[in-house]
Order: sequence, then structure tokens, then C-alpha cells
Amino acid sequence: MGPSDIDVTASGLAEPGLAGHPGLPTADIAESCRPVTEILSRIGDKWSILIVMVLSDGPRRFTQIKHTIDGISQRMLTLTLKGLERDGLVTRTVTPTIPPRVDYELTALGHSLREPVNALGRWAFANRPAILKARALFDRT
Amino acid sequence: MGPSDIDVTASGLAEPGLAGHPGLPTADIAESCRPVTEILSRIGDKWSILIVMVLSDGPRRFTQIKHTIDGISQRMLTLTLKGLERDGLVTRTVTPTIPPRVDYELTALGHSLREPVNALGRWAFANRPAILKARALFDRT
DNA sequence: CAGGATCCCGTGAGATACTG
DNA sequence: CAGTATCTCACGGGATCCTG
Repeated sequence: MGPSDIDVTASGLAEPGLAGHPGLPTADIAESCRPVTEILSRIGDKWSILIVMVLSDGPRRFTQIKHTIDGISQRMLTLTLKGLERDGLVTRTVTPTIPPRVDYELTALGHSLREPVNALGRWAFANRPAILKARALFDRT
Repeated sequence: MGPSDIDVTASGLAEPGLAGHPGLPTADIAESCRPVTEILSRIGDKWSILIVMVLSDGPRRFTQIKHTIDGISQRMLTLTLKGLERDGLVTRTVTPTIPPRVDYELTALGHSLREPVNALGRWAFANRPAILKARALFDRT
């Protein structure tokens, strides 16, 4: 999650519409896919999806998340949570007790993300055998 | 402290074949999300989705793809195509003429991937304004 | 407890240059 | 045309130590 923006080219607004109808000028495909790739670079990292999944049951505290997701460093947890908060997917509520308590919770936007992600998850789960098989076959030769 | 102090309701994760059989310890969330993260690391890179989108109209030649996707290096195009081929999402057909001709085409598996990706794309497009707004707000303070 | 500040390393990916 | 082979660098991300 860089400090700066994602947009690379002109400050322009990409035109709507997803790619894929015959007759569509192919040169614009990258342009029309920009929102997708943008989101993918947001949730396509190593931890975002896991955090969203963990939070889908309700609010969780920092260390609670940390212990639920095995292998995540507190650095990456902090950074990823901050990124999710920045994009409005997660809220952060501090209770200034001693020791401090911080709760993270999915926003409505964050919850709505679960649907397409679950769709992808179902695809992944359903086609994993095929992929693994293709992969094994490819690697053998 | 153990996994026992974490409340397990798992209502949200109970997707068919996905995470969360009821009563599943939350510690296994990462485990049950593995297929998703696996796929995400496959298509979550910088170019895979774009290539799949370009190929969704039908077979394309190497340089055709290269010129359609602006900014991709031939190195990354080769590598990404090889990865997609390895996972059974794309076929590679060589016509040994001089100069050689190589066509890439989506497999049925590759085509089926477009549906969940498009779902994600619709989400991305619909919620992009909200995300950008949240981002701008977050960055101002 | 929650998170900042550093240090460090592997690898993702761009820029050429060469080949069948 | 469709790649392979290097060189290079930026950055994602882990480990560790420090603070309010």
C-alpha cells in the first residue's frame, strides 16, 4: 500500500463497462478493466481477504485477529488494517483505557465485498482440482 | 489464553464448500480460505486478469496481446501466459511457419473464471466512488 | 495492548540484448 | 515473430526492538 495513488496514466476517468463483447475496440480493454485491477491490487495482497473474512463474524480486537490469522506479523496486520480503513472497508474504534483497546469492524461496504469474494471462492473451490491437475500435468513434461 | 477465548459463531463464513462448517475453530479460517487466497495469488498479479479479459473475445497472437495491453513487457507477457497455461486457463498453439505463429486461447476453465471476475468487476465499478471518497477523506486528516 | 521505527532480504517486474 | 537470458532495482513483507 503505497503512500501515493494507484492511477498511473492520465488523471482521466475510465469509462464504464466490463470488457468482453465482440466488436468492442480491443485497445480499450485495459482501460475498461482498470476498476477491476484497482480493486484486485487492493484485495489481492497477502492478507486483506483473510482479515475481511475474520471480521465478517463481527468486530475483533487487534491481537484477536493476529492470533486468528496464523503467520501474519503485527507489522503487516497494522499496515493492512490501515489500508482497509483508508478505503472505507473497515472501521477502527479506540477505547482509551489502560492498556488501550482497539476494535476493528467491517463497514457496510466491507460486508458487501464478501459477496463477490465468496463467488470467487466458490469458483476457486470448485475448480481447484482441475487447476492442480493441469499444473501437475504441465510440470511433468 | 487459547483459542477458547475467541467467540465462534461462524455464521458469515458458512458458504457452500467454503469456510466455516459450524463449530469450526476460528483458528482454521486461514486454512479454509486457502483456495481463495491461492486463486487470488494466481489472478491477483499485475497482468493475469487483463490477459484473460483480452482473450475472452477469442484467440489472439502474442504480439496482438502485447499491443492490446498497454505497458506490459514481453517478459511479463511470456511469464504470465506460461502461468495461465500451466494452470489450465489458457492453451498455447504453435504454428511452425517462418516466422512462427503462436495463438493463445482461453480454455473452458478460463472462460468460466470470467464470471466471478466480472462479479468482482461489477462490485469494483459500483463502489469505486465510495472507495475513492473514503480514501480522500482518510488522506486529508 | 496496540503500534511505530528500523533493518534486512527475496522476488516481482522493467529494460535491454540476443536467437531460432 | 515469439520468445530466452541477464542485469537491475523497488518494494512487499518478515524479524526485532522500542513506546504510550
